[in-house]
Amino acid sequence: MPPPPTTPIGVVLARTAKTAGRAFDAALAAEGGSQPIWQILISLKTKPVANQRELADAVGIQGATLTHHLNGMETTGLVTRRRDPDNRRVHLVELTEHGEQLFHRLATAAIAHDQRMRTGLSATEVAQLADLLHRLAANVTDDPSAR
Amino acid sequence: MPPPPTTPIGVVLARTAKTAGRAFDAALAAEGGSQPIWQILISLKTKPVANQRELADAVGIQGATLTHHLNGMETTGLVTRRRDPDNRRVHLVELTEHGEQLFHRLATAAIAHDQRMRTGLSATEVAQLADLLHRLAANVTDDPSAR
DNA sequence: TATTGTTATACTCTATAACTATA
DNA sequence: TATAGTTATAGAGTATAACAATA
Repeated sequence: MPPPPTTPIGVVLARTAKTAGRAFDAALAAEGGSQPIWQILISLKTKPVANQRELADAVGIQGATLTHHLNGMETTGLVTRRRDPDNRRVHLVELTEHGEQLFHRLATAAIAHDQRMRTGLSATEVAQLADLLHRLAANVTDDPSAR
Repeated sequence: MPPPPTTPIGVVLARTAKTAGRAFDAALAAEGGSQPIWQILISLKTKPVANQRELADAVGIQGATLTHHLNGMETTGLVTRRRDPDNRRVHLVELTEHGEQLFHRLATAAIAHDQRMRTGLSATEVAQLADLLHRLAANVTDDPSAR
């Protein structure tokens, strides 16, 4: 069984994601954020979520994991949680002013990071890359909606 | 500041890597492995490393983190460590027969995972994807050799 | 003094299971 | 009973700082 002639695409993907992810971590940390916090903020800002379950799904983590992050975010004043009067089982999560500010700082950092990563790539190439990544993800996902 | 019209490539990359990484984790775990163990095994098999420092660099982790993994791998009989007689500061890491066997099982799983991910992609597209990912990584790396 | 590696400790992210509150 | 969320606990991976052994 000879080794494959080229590096497996999974290895290239994992390596790139590790490198890019660490650079992104550093950029977010410099603003006082992290990847899960960024994902939660962006979900709260861009998608209407009815409850924490939906928010957890949007971020791709378990409910208890989301609670863990929200606890920290509430402690640091990024979000508030209050009961939905219409269904007191539901906790409505809302961004505070501080949360809004962090969102904007992280968005700026994320845009800068993205531009840095795209350096030397044409718009066509970026679109190709996104398409290829989508198809890759689809191949390893059972649920076609989880993308 | 309007939101970007398309999903930032960093988000697509992170999402794909998370999805693909979890699927890969599951495939490796089914054989009794993990991503760091796989990276260490593949480094030991394919690259000559003079010492643990080089091995840690090849895997992309700190020396103490490598020690942590090697401790576990030695406990489970995957590797042995012995002093280099020529320089007794250096610990020579070697695969045991059990380590060799795990390497082959994980290699088989990794190849199957890669084929699954590549489903529907031509060889040309995979090569394009690898090239684009390389360029992306290069853009967020200070050290051009860290690729 | 410098290098190699280990130990001690701790942090982040994640998860499962058991629990509370509400419906 | 079912649903929404929390708490308790744990495990994996990673890191830094302090240390021991060797050169």
